[in-house]
Amino acid sequence: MSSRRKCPLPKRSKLGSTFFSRDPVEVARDLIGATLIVGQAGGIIVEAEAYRRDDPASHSFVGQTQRNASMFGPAGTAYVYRSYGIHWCLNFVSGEQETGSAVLVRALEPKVGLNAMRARRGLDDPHLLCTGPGRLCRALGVTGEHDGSRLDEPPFEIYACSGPVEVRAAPRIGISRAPDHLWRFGLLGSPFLSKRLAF
DNA sequence: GGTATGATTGACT
DNA sequence: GTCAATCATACCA
Repeated sequence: MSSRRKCPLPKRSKLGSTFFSRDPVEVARDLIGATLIVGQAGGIIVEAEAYRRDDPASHSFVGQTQRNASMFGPAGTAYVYRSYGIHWCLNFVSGEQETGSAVLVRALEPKVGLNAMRARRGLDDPHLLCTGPGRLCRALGVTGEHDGSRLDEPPFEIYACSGPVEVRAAPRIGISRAPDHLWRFGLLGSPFLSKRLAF
């Protein structure tokens, strides 16, 4: 089940709060093919997952806490949390009106700053640099210090997809609650996905 | 207070 | 395939 999606925005259009002020499921889908830069490094988003405010799998499901506070900030905010006490994971706060929804960036095709990413990750293979939410944050230097930052201001730059892309929906990964929603989106056939897009 | 559980990764059998 | 790392949060007593 894949669908072709044309770029809805002008080439190299910078994405800000207007883009993120929509249903996180739509935002996640439309982020596939977009470019994410953090500082001097970045690439093309090839995998993302949506988490809604009232979604049992979402950190926001239990209401606002110290950890998830930035999820309840304005759309276009970064939500960075620690996963398994070890890794950082980067989310884009989204949602039309209600707060508490976000999109988890799961994988990138590295495009710029390859050497900086290699140095941070301690390996060479571009296929392993950013394929996974924890790896991606390590490669880009994203940490808890970025939690609550605006996504349309440095060090973040996010640009719209510059051409048509083939996007596939699949179940989310690594969750135990609400596992059936097809809220994981990936670039069909990309070798930079964290997991294959099978059902 | 204690204990179980992760939106993961890398090392190992 | 299995499993440990490592810690904030949730939940129970």
